Amino acid sequence: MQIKNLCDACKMTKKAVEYYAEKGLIHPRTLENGYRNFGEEDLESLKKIKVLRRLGLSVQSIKEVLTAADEQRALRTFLNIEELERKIEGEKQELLQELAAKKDYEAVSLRLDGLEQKETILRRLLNAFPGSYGKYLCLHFARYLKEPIQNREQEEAFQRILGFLDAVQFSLSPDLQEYFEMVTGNFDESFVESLEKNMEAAVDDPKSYLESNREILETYAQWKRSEDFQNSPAGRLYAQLEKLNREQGYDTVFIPAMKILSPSYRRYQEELKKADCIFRERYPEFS
Amino acid sequence: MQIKNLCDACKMTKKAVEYYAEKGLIHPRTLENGYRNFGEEDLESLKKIKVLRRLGLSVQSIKEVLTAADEQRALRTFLNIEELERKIEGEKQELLQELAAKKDYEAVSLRLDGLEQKETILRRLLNAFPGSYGKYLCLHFARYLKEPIQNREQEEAFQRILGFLDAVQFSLSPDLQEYFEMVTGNFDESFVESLEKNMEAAVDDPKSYLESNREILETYAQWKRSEDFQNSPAGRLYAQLEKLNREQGYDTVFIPAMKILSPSYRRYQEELKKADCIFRERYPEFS
DNA sequence: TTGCTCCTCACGTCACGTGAGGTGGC
DNA sequence: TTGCTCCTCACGTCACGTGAGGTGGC
Repeated sequence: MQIKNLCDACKMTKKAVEYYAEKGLIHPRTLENGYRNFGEEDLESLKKIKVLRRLGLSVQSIKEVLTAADEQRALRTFLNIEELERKIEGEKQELLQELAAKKDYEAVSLRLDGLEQKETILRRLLNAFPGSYGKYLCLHFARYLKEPIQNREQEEAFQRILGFLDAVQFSLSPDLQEYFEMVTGNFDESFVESLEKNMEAAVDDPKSYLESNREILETYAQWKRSEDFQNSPAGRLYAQLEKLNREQGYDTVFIPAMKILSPSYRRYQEELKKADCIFRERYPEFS
Repeated sequence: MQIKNLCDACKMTKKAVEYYAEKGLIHPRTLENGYRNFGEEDLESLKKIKVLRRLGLSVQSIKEVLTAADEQRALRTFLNIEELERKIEGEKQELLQELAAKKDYEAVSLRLDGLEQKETILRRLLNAFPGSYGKYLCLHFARYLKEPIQNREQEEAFQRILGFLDAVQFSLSPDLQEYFEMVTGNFDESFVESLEKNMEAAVDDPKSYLESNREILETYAQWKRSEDFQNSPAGRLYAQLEKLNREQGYDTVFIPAMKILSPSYRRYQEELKKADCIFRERYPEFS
């Protein structure tokens, strides 16, 4: 197929097609006379490219989607990034509204500092932990990232966080990766919200949480003790995640820096620790 | 003030400052040695520019805000545009979600057609009718702009709509303009929603609407008949808007084309007309 | 003279649009 | 030969970043 026919078929300009070819999204053969010859697979690619471009993905992102082993998963990864961007834009819009109402540029500027700091961290989180796990981490940490940096110590903690996130190599064995995606794949926002609420309740008042959820916790504890668990995908995933946390500095760099950067996160961690002690007293096998 | 001091004071790079000077957002004097001399007013401008850029406004938009007679109003205008963009992006994100779930590129492509058509019309609506009136019109018409174009007739109607919106000169006398902004300035989304709901109820079942709102309608009708109304800003505004509608083709071009483009809008207009007849029977002075 | 600041080009980015100038195919 | 299609530059967009190369001020 020559370029004109192709352009008619996918409703694109020659220049756009040439651009995608140059960037390696499609692969026409070149004939002896210099003419390009496009195949059916190029047409199919272009149809997808057009939809994805109209949905706002960059050409580079589209290339990654098209060449990904699992197209769906790649799409979800970019979906997560776009979702984050949209949320940030929503907050920016609120600030613009405030500005239009009160004209206080300085107050808005301070809030923008906090917002941009949050954005950089969450963006790198998504980058470091692609897929649904990153999304979960974003939703978890977002609430503790509203305060702008106030002093040098926080600034340094912020830099350590970025350094950590740029360096992490989050890799699971392929089978566990698939299992992990399956489990976290249907995490939507409201579900994570309810998880967090649940966790909050447990942390706030661990004793009564233990009481009211005794049965389910007993069952879970029993399962975790069992050999079945150790050999199950869940058990192996748990072990690998713990290992990653220890080896890559999640526990030794990221969390301590977060506690310095965000006072509210420090409070949360302290409560968590207290709750954890009470919890371990009852279920020592969780340690 | 020389450029280095200025950059330190507003935390920008030299290049950014030079760019804004080139685009005419700030106005340094040039000394004999070729050095630029910046004043306090340039610093103030740059602080605003920085906040507005971080909030996502283009340099051109910022220039318009800074040179506008009424800064707040200019800000609100751009706020409306950004709100529209965000809503569209939200819908695009839903489509991306659908794509990630079902991978049906063709279905998504069709829905994108409808979405993009809606976007072009609403964008030009905001352009043609800046400020809160445009926002109201957007919220009003958005619901009737979901269906993609199916035939040549609709395509032509679509083009007539764009032609109309690009050509309208929406101008009120300055005092009425101010009055209009005051009245519509606090139109937020939920308020317009309730207006639309109210209107829908009236159109759906005009008789019982007339019954249950008799008192308020009587008072309103009485006021509209009075000389007070003719001379009030409200009365003069009403007259000017009607004149604009007649003279600029709102009634003769835009509305008829909308009825062709959107079947749901045609149905709405038909219901409206029926309701209007019943209404006029009771209150002939409204004609 | 040295080190610092200032200036004006000029090129790169991203995803193409819009020609210009030249060639192949029928 | 004519009209159509194809090709490859090259420049423009937007909001700057990143030098390069040259000059002013102290």
